[in-house]
Amino acid sequence: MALEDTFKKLVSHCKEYGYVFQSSEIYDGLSAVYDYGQYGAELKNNIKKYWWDSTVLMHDNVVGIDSAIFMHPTIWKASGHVDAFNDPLIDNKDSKKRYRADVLIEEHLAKIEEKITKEVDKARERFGEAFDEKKFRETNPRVMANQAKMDEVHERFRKAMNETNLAELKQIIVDNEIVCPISGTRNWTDVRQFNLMFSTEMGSTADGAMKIYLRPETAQGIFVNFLNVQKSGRMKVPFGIAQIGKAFRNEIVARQFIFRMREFEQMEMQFFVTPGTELEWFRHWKETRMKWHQSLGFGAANYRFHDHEKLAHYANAACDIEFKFPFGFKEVEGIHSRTDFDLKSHQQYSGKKMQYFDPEKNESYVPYVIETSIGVDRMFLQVISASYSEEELTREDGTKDTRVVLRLPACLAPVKLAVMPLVKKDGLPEIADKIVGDLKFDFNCQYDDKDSIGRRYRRQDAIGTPYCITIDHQTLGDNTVTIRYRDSMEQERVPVSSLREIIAEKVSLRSLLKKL
RNA sequence: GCGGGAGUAGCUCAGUUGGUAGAGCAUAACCUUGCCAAGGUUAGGGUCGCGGGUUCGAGUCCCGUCUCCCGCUCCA
Repeated sequence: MALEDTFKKLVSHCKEYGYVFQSSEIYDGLSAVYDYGQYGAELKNNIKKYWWDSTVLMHDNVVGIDSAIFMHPTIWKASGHVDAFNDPLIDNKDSKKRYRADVLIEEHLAKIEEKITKEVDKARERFGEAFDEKKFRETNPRVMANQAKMDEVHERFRKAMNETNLAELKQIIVDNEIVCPISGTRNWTDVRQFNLMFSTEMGSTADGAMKIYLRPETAQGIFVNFLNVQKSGRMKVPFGIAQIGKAFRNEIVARQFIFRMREFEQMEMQFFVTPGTELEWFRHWKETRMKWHQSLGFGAANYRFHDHEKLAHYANAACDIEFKFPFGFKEVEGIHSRTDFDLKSHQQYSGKKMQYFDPEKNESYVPYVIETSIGVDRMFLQVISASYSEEELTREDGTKDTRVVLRLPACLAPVKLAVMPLVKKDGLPEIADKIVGDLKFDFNCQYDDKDSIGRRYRRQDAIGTPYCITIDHQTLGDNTVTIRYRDSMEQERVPVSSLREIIAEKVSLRSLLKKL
């Protein structure tokens, strides 16, 4: 079956069985926003708990916080988001290609500069040792003309960018006859601004409202609390601060179901280290994080590292952990060596020292940071797409049969067990009721007595319930029930009294955490 | 945002040259009664994405709009 078909079926399955719904569906939906349903919410919570426990509980030197979505607007200037997330974009109507207007102009400027350099180089070759570059630049008419043009365009460009004057940016492109590299034409649309940060206003307008942004990443909430946590928690470098929370990005295109959403959730850790040791720690966290993913048992072949060659302005090393989704290998988690960029920048903008006094070195410094940042929703998609399977079975009479089963790791499954009487009489439902009443304090349980037992098993398979407890007539005599396993479909008979202990052992995170 | 495709019941889909909205599965109730879907009887559920137009009459034709899918583009 084609992978795209599998993906379509998966999306349908998520809707049909209460995992993921499109937001505001009865009003035609809202682009790239999704809601988690009754099972989706459970699965998502379980994923978050696994991450939190493995990150915070399992590491003495990592603590967790929960910072607000609203933050002081200057934070986004310090982080670089105000500049980097405000791209003026322009389309060429002939080639249908989209460009950043500022990049087009910068490239044009670079071309003029190249002309000048060529002219200068030629002259240098001609005059040899005696060549006076400064004088040449100041006297050669072609160089002077180009230089003047470049200065003029540069000045206009700088001004337009400062004022975010989009019409002027377009005019610069028109005046300089900048063409599309693909089509070679000058058939441009207007320049439009795509601000990737959502904004809102805080305070009433009468008092002079402040424009604030919905955070586009959770990391800054950790950086601005670096000193608070370090001091109040008596933390010693190296140490980490973890956080799970929502972030918002006004993506130009948001696609592929919950893979890229406008409102999404991140699980992040910023690990603060001594300058100079960051690349060592970068490698350490790369391995640790990969191990975490692979602990779920979806197969090592479905993961790979993707090292970044082009680095972001704050990083000196970066890599992604990619998972093989039905639509190809895509990023699930990013591990970045962010240097001291963020803390230093906040130090500069806030005027507060963001430094750590190292008692061993007897000196203060701005720590370097290794970031591990994973998308909860992408993790959810990883888990559910790795778990979804359509199996072909052969019945006893030799005919074919298929079943859809979510092979979720038991510790992540939304419903841990279903309890069902084999028949709806002879006191079996009452026993089942009693078992549910007892186990529901420990596990998410379901009771079901509708339809044949086989059909009930299939229903549980479809939502990924790992264990089904069946009460039959033998139970009346010896107080034993059967556990039916989702993956093998095999059954085992156990005493009712041992159920809690057996299930607890199977659905605990403990065994996964121990592997890390 | 551009180009292409699509939107009919919870899900998957049919619906002819415009003439009273359908199937399978799913759901609910009752009966049968059981260890791996598809036994019997019955029921609920759709103003055909939304808005407008043409027409005696629109799921079907035209325009607009929203949403989804694929490609381009972007992606800290």
